[in-house]
Amino acid sequence: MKTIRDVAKNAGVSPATVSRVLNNKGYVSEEKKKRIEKVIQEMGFEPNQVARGLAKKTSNTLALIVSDITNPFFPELAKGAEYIARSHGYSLLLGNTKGVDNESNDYIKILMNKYIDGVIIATHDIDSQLLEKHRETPMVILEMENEIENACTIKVDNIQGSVTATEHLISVGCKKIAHIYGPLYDQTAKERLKGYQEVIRAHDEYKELTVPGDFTIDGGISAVRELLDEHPDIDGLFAGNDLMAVGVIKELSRLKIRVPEDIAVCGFDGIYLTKVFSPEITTIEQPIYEMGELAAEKLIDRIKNPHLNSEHIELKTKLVIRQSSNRNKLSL
Amino acid sequence: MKTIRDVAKNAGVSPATVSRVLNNKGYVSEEKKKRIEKVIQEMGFEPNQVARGLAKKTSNTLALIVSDITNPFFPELAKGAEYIARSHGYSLLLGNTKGVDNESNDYIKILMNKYIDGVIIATHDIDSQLLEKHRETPMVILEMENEIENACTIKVDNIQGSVTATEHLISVGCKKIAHIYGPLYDQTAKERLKGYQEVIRAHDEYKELTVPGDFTIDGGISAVRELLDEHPDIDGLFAGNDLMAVGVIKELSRLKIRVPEDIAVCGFDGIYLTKVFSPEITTIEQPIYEMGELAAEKLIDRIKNPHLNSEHIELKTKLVIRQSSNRNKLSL
DNA sequence: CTGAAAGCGCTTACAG
DNA sequence: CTGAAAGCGCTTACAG
Repeated sequence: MKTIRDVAKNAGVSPATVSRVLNNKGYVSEEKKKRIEKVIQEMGFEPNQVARGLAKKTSNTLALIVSDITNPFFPELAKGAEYIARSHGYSLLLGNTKGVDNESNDYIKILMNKYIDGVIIATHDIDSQLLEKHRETPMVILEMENEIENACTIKVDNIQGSVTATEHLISVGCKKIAHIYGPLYDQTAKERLKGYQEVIRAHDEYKELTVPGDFTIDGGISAVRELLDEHPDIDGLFAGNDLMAVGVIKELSRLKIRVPEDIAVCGFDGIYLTKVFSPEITTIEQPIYEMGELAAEKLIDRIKNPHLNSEHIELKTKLVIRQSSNRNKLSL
Repeated sequence: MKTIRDVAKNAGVSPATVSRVLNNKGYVSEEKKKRIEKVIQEMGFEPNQVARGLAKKTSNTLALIVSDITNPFFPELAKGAEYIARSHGYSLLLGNTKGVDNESNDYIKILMNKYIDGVIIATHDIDSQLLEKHRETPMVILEMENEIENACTIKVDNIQGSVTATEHLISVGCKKIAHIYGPLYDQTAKERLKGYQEVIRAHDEYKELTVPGDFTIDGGISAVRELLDEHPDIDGLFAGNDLMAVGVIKELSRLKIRVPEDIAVCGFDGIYLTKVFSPEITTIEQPIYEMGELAAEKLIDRIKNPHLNSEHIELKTKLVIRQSSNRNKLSL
């Protein structure tokens, strides 16, 4: 490996001067600057990031902590974040918290010892005390309004999205609309439930029909069974997330209940699967890839300017109508 | 941050001695060792990985280069690799090559400058000259038999898998079996095509019916259209990968062609989607998660012992029969 | 504008 | 068995 000394020697200057042009910092005469840049070019010199890291307490790497990269929501997020990170000269470290025996506690410690410059947290199973403890680390937190100081929070307007979903089912002619909500310790689940309730309560002719789910496909399957036991006559179903919507539709198809003719279904999230599934699934789309990009951008802002205040960003969702609720030809 | 000096001071020894117990290397008297360990405990000292990295030319991090983490094959792989990496004290860096303007060239350079200890390559769009150039770096390469010296290669027996798939369709009563193959610069695509051909050629009553695809869902859709134009009477379809199988089934359902009654379909890969899709898709399952684990294990072996020879590992596939080919009740 | 020197926090021959 | 010293490759006051 070539070092900054080699460059200095070849250019007839000191390492300090080379460092100055590398970092574009401090004064260097135009002439030497040109010369040094030329030598760097010729030698194909690349500064050693580890040495630089040690000197600057920096690593030029970001971490993305997700609960489970296997959940289709996260790859898209990761892709957006990795893209931006790389464009700015950062690398992206990936961490899965799910199924980790050692507490995720260790996780952040590891990151600290590596001088990770900042972390994007996209999992709910993280101890907020822990986050509190690492308040000096630049962070952006996804889908979780948190009271962490100094952090940036990015989420979607779940209530609005869920209002839109419910109203959509009404507009499509559904008379008995049920909702499968996610685990209530999850803030998004709570908000989505709330949006559904708001709409239903605003309409006298509709009744609240809710049943709990766990945000998984299997959870969707059991929830819809439970629902049909009690209310075999529902004709609209708003699932708290897309994964459950998939489970719902699978189970309905097994039961020979037609979607959307007998029951119209709408999910939430806008994961890839909804586009791909058959029937294609109506959903409230979050800008997942963009959230990944935005998270990385905001994180990098915070790294460059550590004194930024807390910031809470709320993004818009978008109703995407697909086959699973497309009853246009049926509604009166 | 506490440093090794602080520990040394508190334990009344030199930093060198602390380092020896930290690395479990060189002689340290039992008594001092105990004492030092106690102090480390009490102080909650954790060695700074960057400083260690600089001294040892090591980073305790692995990189996983995929073409597109959004392709459902990769998250599963990544999860397995990350799990093993972490268990051994390594972190996992993620890189997507797809849609990268700067050549993936840069990618490896970056890794080198960070003292990345080893890399798992799970993409085909990587320059083999480039790999050649970095022959000193421990590498494991997935799904691509490569002539890189010193590397470990992990793949699946595609030919055998594809023989199994084709024979399965025969056993289920199909008389006209077509195959959609992937892009032939991709070794897996070539091998899978070959397996299909072997079986068909061994049976006089069957005819080879193939059409090219591109390993994407949309590719599956167009391929099946093309196929049906020319051969409307096919009753079995082996898609070169699961993503194309999904496209095929979507399109067939749109055309009101029943799966498996009219056409039985089998994919290849065993991605999560096949279990989730409706109808569930018969596939030749690769042990994806395990391949991720194995890749990380082998890589770590190579890091610890840089003089290991090339190694080519071939894993078995498994036929998983699901609804899309389940004609048991129909076959004579 | 530029260089010598000290420092980032650890590791590792080397001498004892 | 142990410590002082040099080194990993860069950065950054400091003095000039």
